Amino acid sequence: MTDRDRHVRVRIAPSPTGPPHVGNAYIGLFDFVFARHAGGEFALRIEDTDRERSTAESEQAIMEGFKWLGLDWDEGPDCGGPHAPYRQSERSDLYAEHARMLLEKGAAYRCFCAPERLARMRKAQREEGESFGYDGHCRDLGEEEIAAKLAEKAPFTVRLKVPEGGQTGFTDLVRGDVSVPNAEIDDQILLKSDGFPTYHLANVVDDHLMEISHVIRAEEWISSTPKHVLLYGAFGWEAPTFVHMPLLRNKDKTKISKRKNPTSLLWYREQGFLPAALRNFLALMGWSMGEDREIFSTEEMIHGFTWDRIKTSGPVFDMQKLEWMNGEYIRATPPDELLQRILEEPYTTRVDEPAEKLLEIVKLIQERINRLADFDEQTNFFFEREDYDAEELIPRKQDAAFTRDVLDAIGRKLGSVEEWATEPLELAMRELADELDCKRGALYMPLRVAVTCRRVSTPLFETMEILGRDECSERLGIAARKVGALVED
RNA sequence: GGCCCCAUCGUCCAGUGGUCUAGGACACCGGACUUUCGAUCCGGCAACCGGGGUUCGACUCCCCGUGGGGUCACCA
Repeated sequence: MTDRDRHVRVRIAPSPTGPPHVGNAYIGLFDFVFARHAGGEFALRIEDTDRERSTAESEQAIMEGFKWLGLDWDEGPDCGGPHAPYRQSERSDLYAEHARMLLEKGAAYRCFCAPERLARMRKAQREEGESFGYDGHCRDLGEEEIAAKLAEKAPFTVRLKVPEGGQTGFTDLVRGDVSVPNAEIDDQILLKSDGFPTYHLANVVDDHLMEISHVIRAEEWISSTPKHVLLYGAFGWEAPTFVHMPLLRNKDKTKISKRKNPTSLLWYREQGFLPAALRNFLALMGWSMGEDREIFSTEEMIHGFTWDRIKTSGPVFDMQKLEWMNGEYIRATPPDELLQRILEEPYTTRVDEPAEKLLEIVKLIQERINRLADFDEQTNFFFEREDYDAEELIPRKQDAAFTRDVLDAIGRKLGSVEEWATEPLELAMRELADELDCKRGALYMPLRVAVTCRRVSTPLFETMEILGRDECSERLGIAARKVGALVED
């Protein structure tokens, strides 16, 4: 590459028109990793040139989302930097000035066409089956004509004057040479009639002024890159290196969308995906370590990062695999740290419970949840008695009378347990099974349901220890009455 | 439709001309362990889009087709 020695500076440039998008985070991860790998800088630039749709809340959410994911930027609207401001709405003069430069050089021209005319033009093109694009109506207006329009304060846009013939191309770092006939490139609007720039102008101007060395962005931008190349050329600037990452896909292979997939970073946080797990998963969607390793830290990725391990085909975002991976991370987290995370967000409503009790519960639940948000649902019975059907108490191939007797026997046996702890409890129940000459399962199921109110729960005796003697015997009493009522019938 | 990008198991990721009867993971299906679920361990299922080249030899290189995707806004 010609820029081998160039100091690495990358940027993520989200548009604050909605919640932070997972696709943005995906690109941001690669920006972050590459910058760290190369000892360069990573900037966050807010592209709020769409005045209709940009909101301050969205900008805030984007920063929160990125921060949560752990993608720390070195320069941005919140922390400033050598090329501030990092919000495009605050750089309007710059763009207008540069548009003027282009006008003077003859690389751009004023277009006075009204939106209605453009709409009509497009409609006609569609009907004729012609190729689309601006028809060049204002491309060669005379000096006087322009002066007259300007005098009457007619609104206008500034368009890029794309050369008639030839080709425009660039070398994508991971895809190689890409080039397009200039005839295919539209005379793109650079400056809107409201005086704000379009993405194309603002992007090129800022990337140059901010000394961005590598433009890492999604594949959907490939088709407009030639326009950008033309712009760099018109300004007499050296273009940055382009890298187009594959697009994240829905199950049907179309580009990921919120209709078919959760795309908000905030959602992933709410669900309790661990940032490290999500980063690992996202990394795997475009990059691999080799050696068939799928679980790796961002730190490891930074160390081993190379562009030639980037994939160019679009990966389907597989939520099941993400869940599995998140589960792996959850299981690998020390229980006290896990509890900390659960309490921080918080993913539980049980924030006022004693920490020691919560920690014991976390140990039991850790290997059976894949999202932190699953915590409450799976541990509810530790905190409140849940209602359940008396039938649930009855083990397979047994009846209510048997169950009532077993429950009574359990109650009595438990009364003789001196130390209310996992080991002694299990020992006692084993003894009881022998005494009653029944299978352990037939004993444990009624006990489990009586104590946890569920057929599926955390390990029985550990759970009983946490619940405590009093609560257990109360619940046993309730269960006995429930099943007793069945016997009466 | 024009242009552009892409093409290995259902999905994710390896494979960079011979070591491929193609490897790992998720999911799925069995089995083991087990007080339920889960976790864990073991095993199974399952792919090089098609056709031409190049070559002693192609999953790997080239071309064409096919398929999928993106893009054609005063949105990014």
